Amino acid sequence: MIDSSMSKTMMEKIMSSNWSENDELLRELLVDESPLLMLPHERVSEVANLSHDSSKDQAFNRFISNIYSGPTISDIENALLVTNHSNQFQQISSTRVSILERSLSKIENKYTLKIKCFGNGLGDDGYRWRKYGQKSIKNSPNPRSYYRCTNPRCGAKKQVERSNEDPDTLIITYEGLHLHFAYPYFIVGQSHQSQSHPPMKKSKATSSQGPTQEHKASEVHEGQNIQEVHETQSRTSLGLISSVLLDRTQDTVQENFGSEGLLEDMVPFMVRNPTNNVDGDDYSKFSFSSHLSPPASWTSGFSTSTSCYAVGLNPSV
DNA sequence: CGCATTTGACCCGCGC
DNA sequence: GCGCGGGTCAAATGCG
Repeated sequence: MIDSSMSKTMMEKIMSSNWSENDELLRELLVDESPLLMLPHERVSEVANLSHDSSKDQAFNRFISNIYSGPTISDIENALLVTNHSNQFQQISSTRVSILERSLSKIENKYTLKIKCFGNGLGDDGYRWRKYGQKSIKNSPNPRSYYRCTNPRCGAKKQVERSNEDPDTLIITYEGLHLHFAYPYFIVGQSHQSQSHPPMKKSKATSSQGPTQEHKASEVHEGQNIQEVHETQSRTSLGLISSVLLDRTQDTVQENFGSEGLLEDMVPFMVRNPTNNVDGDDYSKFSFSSHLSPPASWTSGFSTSTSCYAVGLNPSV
């Protein structure tokens, strides 16, 4: 509600404002504690390096339009199928990826990640979330945890629960305007190579580990170094994003097996096991679905699929 | 001490 | 109108 109105407002502002405002808003979107983005060079240059205002506006509007229209199924599929970024990703190639359904709500987009986590595998998408609630689910011994993006400007939320039928399956639903849902437009399977990098990571990676309790088992934890990047970037112009942010992102790529924050990287994050959990018996497989209908499966002993929705990504607005 | 998490209360929509 | 269940709030608690 707040999410949808906020994002809607932002989109309207973006779409109707002039270039400098666009620049500002996009910069905020990109920088303000948002997941690190790996902007393809051509896209960045398309947006940032055009000399004529009209061209800028055109490129920018196309850019923003893509962002706010949300990922298409093919985007999701492509993102999920990216497996060649690094060694860690190679193990992902053995996972099975499937799109269970392909429909997008007119009002809300819903994205669900289902992760088969054997052993103590946890879903870790590399983002920073704050838990704001937990509820026990009817007909299920497993509680559902509610998380919100720590960025106050970001409307993204997610829910994490363990499948009722299969305790090895984590069901993670993403909701809200977040660059989570823009990544397909920022990245095209491009892995930036970088060598050594400053140890800028101040990870809080173990915030909710140790599934000794029932609800703990369904939690994910995230640790990353957004903060410093955020601070570094907060005063940059759009043009600088392409250079500085990309550089920073490259560092993070190395540290976290991917560009961290982009779907195609996030999914492997979700699938990969924590570092203390990398023996051969632990592996994961996952599926991703988007649903049209409200999450009815949540309310009545859901079986296999749940829904996640992206409030505020209403393409029809 | 500051921040994140926990957890019961509260709100709201929906079905009967 | 009422009860139920999902989602959110916020004070209490825990932890680094």
